[in-house]
Amino acid sequence: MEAALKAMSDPTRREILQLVKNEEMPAGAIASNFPVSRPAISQHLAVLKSAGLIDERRSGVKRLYRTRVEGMAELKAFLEMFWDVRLKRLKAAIEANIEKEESCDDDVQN
Amino acid sequence: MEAALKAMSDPTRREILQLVKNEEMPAGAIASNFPVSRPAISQHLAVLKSAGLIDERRSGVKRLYRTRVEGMAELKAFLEMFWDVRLKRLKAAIEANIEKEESCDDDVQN
DNA sequence: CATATCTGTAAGTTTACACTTACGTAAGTA
DNA sequence: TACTTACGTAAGTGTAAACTTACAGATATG
Repeated sequence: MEAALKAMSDPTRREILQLVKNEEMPAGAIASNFPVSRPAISQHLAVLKSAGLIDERRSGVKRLYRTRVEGMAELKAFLEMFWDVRLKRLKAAIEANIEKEESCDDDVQN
Repeated sequence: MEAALKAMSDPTRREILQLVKNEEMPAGAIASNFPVSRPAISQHLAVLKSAGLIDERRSGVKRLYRTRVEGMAELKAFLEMFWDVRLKRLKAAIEANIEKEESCDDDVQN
């Protein structure tokens, strides 16, 4: 996850991920969408690949890249953990309120 | 999202987020959980706060911190976008298969 | 008021990273 | 074989970031 997070923390790399999320694309075509040099994009692709965020496939002299969702799974799970905490708190708060209402029937405020 | 991602890309900061996800905690107590110096943690807390990932509340001489889930919402949405793409592809593949089966009833391979 | 506690801020250092230009390499083509 | 195409890799540079120690500020306490 460390690697995926660091890879995604760069805006150019996030744009690359979005660019090749639907269709695979050769490195040169990817680079033509950005203001930086082609080697810079090549380096970004290497970072994304080693983080498991893209797949590389060779076709003749070209190298085709495509986003790899599985590389984001761990990060997604990490994030969802925090929402779980929130849900549990909400549940506990509701249950506490029910108990309050069972014991005495005042308190209709939000 | 840029700030949230950069903030979360540091392992110490991710641990802080997990540490205070359930309960608020004073800066010193947070720092005592890590091998680095207290000022280092103070700096990490500042990064997390400016990224919107924690809330700060002052109580006397102490400052209490707690994880703020809303700061992760944009990143979560960004990630989910990629799964949406996948679902759409799956849906398209299934529909294409149905059409194929309608026209001719061979091809039962996966 | 003097002092201890809890914490952020300043200054300086080392390491990591994004970028550039120049070069190397493997697959097609005349 | 010589040349072009489509790349990655090496080397060097400037900037950002994470850490340290030293110091400053605000709140409680005697």
